[in-house]
Amino acid sequence: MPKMVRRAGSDALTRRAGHESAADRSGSSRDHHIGALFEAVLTRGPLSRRDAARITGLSAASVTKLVRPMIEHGYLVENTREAGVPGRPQIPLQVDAARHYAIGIKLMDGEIVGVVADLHGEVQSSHRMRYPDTSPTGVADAIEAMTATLLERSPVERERLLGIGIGLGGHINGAAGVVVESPFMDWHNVPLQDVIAQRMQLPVVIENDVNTLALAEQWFGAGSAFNSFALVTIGAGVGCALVLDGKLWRGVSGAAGEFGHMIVDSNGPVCHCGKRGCLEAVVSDSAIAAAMSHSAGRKISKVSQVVAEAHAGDEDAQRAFTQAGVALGRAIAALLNLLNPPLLILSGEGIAASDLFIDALHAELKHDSFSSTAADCRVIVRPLPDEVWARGAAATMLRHGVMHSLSRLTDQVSA
Amino acid sequence: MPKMVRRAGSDALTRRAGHESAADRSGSSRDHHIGALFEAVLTRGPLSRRDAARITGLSAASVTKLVRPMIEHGYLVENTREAGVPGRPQIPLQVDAARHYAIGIKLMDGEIVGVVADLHGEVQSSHRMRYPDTSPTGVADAIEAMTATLLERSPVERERLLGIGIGLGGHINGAAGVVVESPFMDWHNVPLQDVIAQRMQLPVVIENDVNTLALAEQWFGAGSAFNSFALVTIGAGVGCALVLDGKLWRGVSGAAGEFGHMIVDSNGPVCHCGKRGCLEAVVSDSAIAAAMSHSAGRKISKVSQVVAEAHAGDEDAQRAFTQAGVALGRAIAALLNLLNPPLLILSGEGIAASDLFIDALHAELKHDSFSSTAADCRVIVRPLPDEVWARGAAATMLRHGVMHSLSRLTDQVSA
DNA sequence: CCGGTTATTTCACAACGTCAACCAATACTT
DNA sequence: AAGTATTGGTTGACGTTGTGAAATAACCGG
Repeated sequence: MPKMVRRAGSDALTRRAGHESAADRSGSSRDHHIGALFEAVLTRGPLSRRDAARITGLSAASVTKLVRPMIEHGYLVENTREAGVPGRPQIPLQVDAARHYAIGIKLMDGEIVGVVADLHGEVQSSHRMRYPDTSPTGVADAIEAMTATLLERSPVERERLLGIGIGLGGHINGAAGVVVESPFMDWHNVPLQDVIAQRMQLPVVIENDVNTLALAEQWFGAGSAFNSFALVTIGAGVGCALVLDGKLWRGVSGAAGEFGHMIVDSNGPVCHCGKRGCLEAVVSDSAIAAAMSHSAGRKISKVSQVVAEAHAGDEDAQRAFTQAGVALGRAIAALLNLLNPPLLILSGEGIAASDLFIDALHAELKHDSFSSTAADCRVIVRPLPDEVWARGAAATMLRHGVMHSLSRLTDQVSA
Repeated sequence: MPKMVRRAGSDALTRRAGHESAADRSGSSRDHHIGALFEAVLTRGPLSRRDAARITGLSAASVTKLVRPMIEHGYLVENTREAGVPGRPQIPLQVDAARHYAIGIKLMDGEIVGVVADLHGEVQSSHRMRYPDTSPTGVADAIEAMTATLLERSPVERERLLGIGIGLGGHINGAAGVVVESPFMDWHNVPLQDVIAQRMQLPVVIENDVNTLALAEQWFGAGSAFNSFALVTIGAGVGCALVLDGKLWRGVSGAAGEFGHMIVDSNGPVCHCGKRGCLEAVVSDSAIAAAMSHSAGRKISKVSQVVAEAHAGDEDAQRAFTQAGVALGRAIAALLNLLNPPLLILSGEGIAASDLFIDALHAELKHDSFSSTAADCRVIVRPLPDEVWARGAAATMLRHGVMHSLSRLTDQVSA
């Protein structure tokens, strides 16, 4: 009997937990290089083949070979060459922005914002609408109407439409296409990706809204110059996304980036999550309004009013923001100390009033940071126009779709 | 004039900040495969070629080809085959543990611990000594003496000695070999790696001590089954290391993993760093002793005494530990919420008394965690025998050395 | 038009992993 | 004892992919 034991585990060889072993790495190294090349041309402006080679580390010969099919398939276009120095002039390569579009949708409580964006992240049209029914089918209805309106306003051939990207708050498992937990919608394990894809007959990707912002930032924003960065958003809530080593970090179950419920003040106000002194309970819009209501002794319900009074010189209002800045600085210091990223992007609706708390934030950040973590991290404040959330969702779809179709490129095309 | 502008940036093409572009990726994909193969055989016990192929995702043919030079150079050995089922029996492959050794040294305030470890992480000999002079040359003297003693007690041919790994607390830039900040030693930007390498005429790697533990855990411990994990140590201080996607995460400047000074209680005790309510000011050995001193109203200077009294039923002592458990749970919840890792390893000297606080820790962890982050994370408590720190340092050197020499393997050897 | 200079392309080649066929070593069957 | 089934390991031709060196292209300045 013991004889039979020996090979017991042989057929149950499990891959490392959470690891895509080399076997399921569908793309060979070529796909990786094509992707890198595309990203280089996209994010670093028009680029000659030679410069693209320098950036990606490939040889010039390889770049020539890889670029050919990308041009034939219309992903890249050659710009007109422009001389001016001795030697053969470079041929600037550019991404053909009009080649692919995606719809991006930001899902909120009773409202959705949608955009059509091209491959440069430029918004072609945008629309905003309310919807009554927050059930999955209600959302599907809304998305269908939204899509129709968007495509009407900015006609895009179906062929050029890569799909729909959807961003929403909560715990989203983007890889599985499932909304694991959505507090606003009160959803649990809703396979939203399939629901919408079936209805719209288009590719769909879903992702946590802050993650979509991070992906957009990586392709079209400040993140393109850095390999890793953290993104923190402030507004109705507090969000965080991490790009580590060029990849969006999702964690085992896609829940990474939860930042708003870090406890920053153990006897602070009670948070809606039930705990006391969460970051979100101190710095969110409603928290700031509540803080001022409390100290000023009168009811104030909107942040905008606090902002106005702070700018007008009201000390209670200013203090409300300062306290929020300190709390935020403390939490961000914890983040920087833990991960030591080279870049932090501050965004979200709440950042519009950054002048009221950024000094307090920086002071606290400096005070709480260990060694050089704060000094080594560049901090960028990025105002967030309203539709940018939706653009982020579009970017997510664009990346997914383009990378997918690029990897299916062959060069035996010129027939 | 505008004509000249065009190529301005061409020669100053900078690679992405903090990014090793494909160009300086010295190893081709083959090196990567060899490394993966070696790791698979090392961490997953004796393995047949076929099973190794399944784990790494390579074809059986490739494994045969890659394994050959590894055997010829003595990195792997074939075990005696053992039958029992129909079919040709597997030939178990094993890492030849006796092929390579490394010295590992854990540097503390006035004391160093050193070990000799083989490729399986088995400690061959260990030694502990005090040293008076904490200047770099003083440390070099101590390391020289330590090395002599260790090699005397466990004779290892110079050929088989890969080098010396050194672990110490503080902000260490392992890639550069520089101690950026060491509070205990009061060092700033000391190029310790070079200093010791010159003196000992051996390869030397230095790394933050918690990071060395993480690397050891990844090769020889629980981390081998996971692709990502967090390691938290408790003892004289609180440390943290992160392995993300198979790689030790160091951050831009090597300072990542600072965890002890996260503020968990804004009106907690003052920390030695000057802030109030740092995690370390609540859960470190001295903090626990201080907490009990305070509540019991008598001077207690050693944790061991608090442990004894807690076990004897003293409520003050028990409360001191419970409070520490809550604080730790809160901080770890922040960590899990942010990164959502599949595994957390709790270690450090302080973990010996884990029975006194682990329940409080888990309760707080569950309470503070968002969505499924705590449920999705396996928590392992790992007692830390004293020399394990030094073993970690040895592991760091082993990994570095072996991976380096493996990548230089060719298969045209059988001459 | 002639070098001089730099960008791009061509092409033979080398490195590497894989497929499919083949060989090896065992258990089981008759 | 010989044959069959079964599984592991090896071999060699082959396709893919990236590269170096040489060739070619496209501009300058004279």
